Amino acid sequence: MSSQQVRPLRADAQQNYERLLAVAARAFTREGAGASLKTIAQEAGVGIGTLYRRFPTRETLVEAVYRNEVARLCTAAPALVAESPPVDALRTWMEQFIDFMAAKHGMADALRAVLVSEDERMHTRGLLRDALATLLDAGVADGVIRPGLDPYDLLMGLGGITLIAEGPGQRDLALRLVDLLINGVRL
Amino acid sequence: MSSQQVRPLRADAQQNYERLLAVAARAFTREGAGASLKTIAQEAGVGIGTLYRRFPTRETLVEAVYRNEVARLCTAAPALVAESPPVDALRTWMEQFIDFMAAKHGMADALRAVLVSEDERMHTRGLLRDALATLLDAGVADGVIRPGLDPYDLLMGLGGITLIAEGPGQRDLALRLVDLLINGVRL
DNA sequence: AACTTAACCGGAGTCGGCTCCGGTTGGCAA
DNA sequence: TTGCCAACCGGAGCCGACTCCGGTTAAGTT
Repeated sequence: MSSQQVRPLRADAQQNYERLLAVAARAFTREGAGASLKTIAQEAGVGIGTLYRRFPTRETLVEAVYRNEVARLCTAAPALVAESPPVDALRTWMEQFIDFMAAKHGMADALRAVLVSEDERMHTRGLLRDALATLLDAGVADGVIRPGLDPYDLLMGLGGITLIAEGPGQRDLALRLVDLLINGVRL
Repeated sequence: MSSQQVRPLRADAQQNYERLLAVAARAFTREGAGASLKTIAQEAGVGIGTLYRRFPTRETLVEAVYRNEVARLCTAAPALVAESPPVDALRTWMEQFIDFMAAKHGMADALRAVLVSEDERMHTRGLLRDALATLLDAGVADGVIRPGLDPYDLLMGLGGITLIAEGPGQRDLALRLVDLLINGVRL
């Protein structure tokens, strides 16, 4: 139905795209997700217009930079289920998620965009949802987690925790809130 | 201990302060909490510098504008406890909080600032915490809520829900998350 | 090789946030 | 009344976000 024209990028455009991602990754690591986009564009040797054409918002750029790392976290979910009791696996996964988000200083706004966006190009949200679905299903199968829950709700709950407790000294708070959340989904 | 010098404002400063608040209230209602501060300053007949001296960040201005309304919400907590079972009272209060936040479009950033800020001038956070403490205590007394919970945690949890689900079509999501949260604090 | 054009490029320009500091003044003391 | 100064005022100026469009070019066509 929708126009999924993916016509490969022109060679020069492809290079610019990759250079932007590489430079942005360095910049975000160095100065947090609030780094100046103009500077990133300059360092990548392109105009600011080119950056914005490729990444309409700061959040799309952040998402692109960290897409791989988030994907790795998500694909790790089945292994967790295999080696731990469901509730432990869920808690461990959520803890990793929180630590990941905290490590990328200032990433909260990007997360909000990814989670709230209607835009399905934000493929990352689907991955996260699926990871949580896996963890939930294991718990339901073991009869320790309330059935009928929408993994999307849980993802949003976790997102909320991350948004409110992303600061440096708030890891403990975040973990307490995760406990509350997990308690809420238990049977 | 701390320098609580509250020396009354000079007469002209006082007037400017009040005019800023009044104009900001109108502007926020009209265009959401993202309204141009420069415009607000102009409409209030002061320079942008004056606005910033009084309200160092956009969030402090938003907080000041809505302080009274939040306070009203908080003082309503005891009445809720008196007329409903504790868990219902808690749910009702949280629902009102969410509706209030949703009504003020774009208020989420201000909320985050109020909740996370170290700054105790953000008196509002204390009010919210106390309201939740009242609601929690009632539940603990009735033996339906887990004792030993820090109301601050619950406030942050609610704040997280508000941040992630502040959008227009997300009231249902927010309420489901509140249910999850309440479930987590139940015995 | 020459031509065509869709796709791409880049930066000038506009806008809002925020700072900084030289000029102004309310209110008190003498 | 007069003088003084702490407090206050305001906007010029800087910075970054984001838009817009005239010029450029890769890559397919003949």
